[in-house]
Amino acid sequence: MFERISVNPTLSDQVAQALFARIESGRLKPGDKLPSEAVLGPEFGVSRTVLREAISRLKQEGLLESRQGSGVFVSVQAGMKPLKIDASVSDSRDEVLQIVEVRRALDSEVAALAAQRRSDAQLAEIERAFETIDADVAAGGDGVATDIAFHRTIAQATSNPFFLQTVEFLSQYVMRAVRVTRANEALRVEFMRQVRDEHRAIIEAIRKQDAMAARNAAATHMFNAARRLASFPPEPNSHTNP
Amino acid sequence: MFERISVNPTLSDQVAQALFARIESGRLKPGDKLPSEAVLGPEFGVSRTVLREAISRLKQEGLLESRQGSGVFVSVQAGMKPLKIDASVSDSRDEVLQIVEVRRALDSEVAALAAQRRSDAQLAEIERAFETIDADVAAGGDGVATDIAFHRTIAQATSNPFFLQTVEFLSQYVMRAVRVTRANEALRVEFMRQVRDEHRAIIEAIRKQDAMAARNAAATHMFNAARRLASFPPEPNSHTNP
DNA sequence: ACGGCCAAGTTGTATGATAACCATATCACA
DNA sequence: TGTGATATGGTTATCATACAACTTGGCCGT
Repeated sequence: MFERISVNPTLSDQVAQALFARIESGRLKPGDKLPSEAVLGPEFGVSRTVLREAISRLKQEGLLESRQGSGVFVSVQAGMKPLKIDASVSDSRDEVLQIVEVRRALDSEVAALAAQRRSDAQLAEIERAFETIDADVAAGGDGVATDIAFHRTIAQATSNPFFLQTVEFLSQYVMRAVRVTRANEALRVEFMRQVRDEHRAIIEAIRKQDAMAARNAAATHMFNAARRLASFPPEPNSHTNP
Repeated sequence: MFERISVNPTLSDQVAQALFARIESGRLKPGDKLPSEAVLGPEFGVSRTVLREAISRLKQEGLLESRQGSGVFVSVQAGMKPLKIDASVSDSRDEVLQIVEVRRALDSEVAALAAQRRSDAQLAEIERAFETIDADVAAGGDGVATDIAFHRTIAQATSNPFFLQTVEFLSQYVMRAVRVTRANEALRVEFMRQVRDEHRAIIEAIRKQDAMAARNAAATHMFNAARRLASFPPEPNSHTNP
């Protein structure tokens, strides 16, 4: 059984990587103009098609921007790299637990700030999202999507959009793992009861605008979430069957 | 003075957006095979060149993957969207402060965990990075790069790579703003002295493996960082001159 | 000196052709 | 009948060429 994963690196891939290296190494600085396609093509020994696909990818990444009739330029704000985590972490129990640890740090502060800053309307939204989870679970759903929506309403109450974005980003990788635990019908009911109680504690603290209590409740929630995830046997390396 | 920024959306852009919409809306689910280029081209009314560039971009985003001879498929793990924040936030004082707020949540926990988990070697690395900042500043540098390196060593001591990645990602957007504040030579010396004291408090707590003290020191550091940034006059909307 | 215009260069798009590759159906042979 | 090799059509990857749209800078005429 070989690691026959690395497929054909296409020519476009190679050229894109080469151009990326030129930017990374500083040979091409922000604002610089790339050589024209007519020059770059022969230089790499590829056709214009391949070259343009490579440039297209780097444009998508925000590293390059092209102006018709003028040329292709290295983006002035090149270097603002997006945060991307390999999706395979969802398959590793340990890595998911590490992400939950990050979320614990964030959600604790989020809950505390939400308690301080929430408006009455935001509190009402949080409570509504809380009840939506119940409805979802009562209807036989796993409550994952509604759970995320619940946490989103709390993050929105901080009035800091970056908390929302970061928490939602990290949630992606936990979601699948949580879905697996809740697929176990025997534990699902008991787990959802625990989650419900923990959510209620967070809401109560936010309602009373008790930042300290909200922080503790959120930290406890994440701590228990990790415990619930860890109660499942580890899967050292998955990808057992297609 | 017009907002003559929104340039020509190229055909590739439009097609990519259209395909993206099909995936987002669920019309194309993970694992599905896209219609062949020969079909999709006429459907959008574009040439194969344009279509392939659009697909190339979505491949770069991880939404599609193509297998030569077989077809183009929606990535099984499509939906794992990377976290990207518009670089223009670096120009807005308020948004930078919001990012610092997120970093306060993260760095507090990072410092606490580092205090608990650090090895002696990691402590030594942290102290070395601390001294490197001094050397940088003494040499006339603004200490921004070395400052980030310092915080990186602390994040590494948590043994949780996702703390490191997330903190470094957010640091990007604060870096430029900090550079501006430290460009003010009059305040630079005083600010760097404050920063140095705050860093020393964090190190001391990590050295003593006092998680609570480390958390507080890091939170204070971020709180003061926000104060220092806020001491500069707000720039409601920049982009005044090119 | 100045303003409009043209021409060369560059990116955007279209088209056709060929190579490499995959999946399936077909067929020959045991 | 079963099985394996093979033909075949479909698909993506790459190349080559041509034209359209646009920018830039210089040239020219006034």
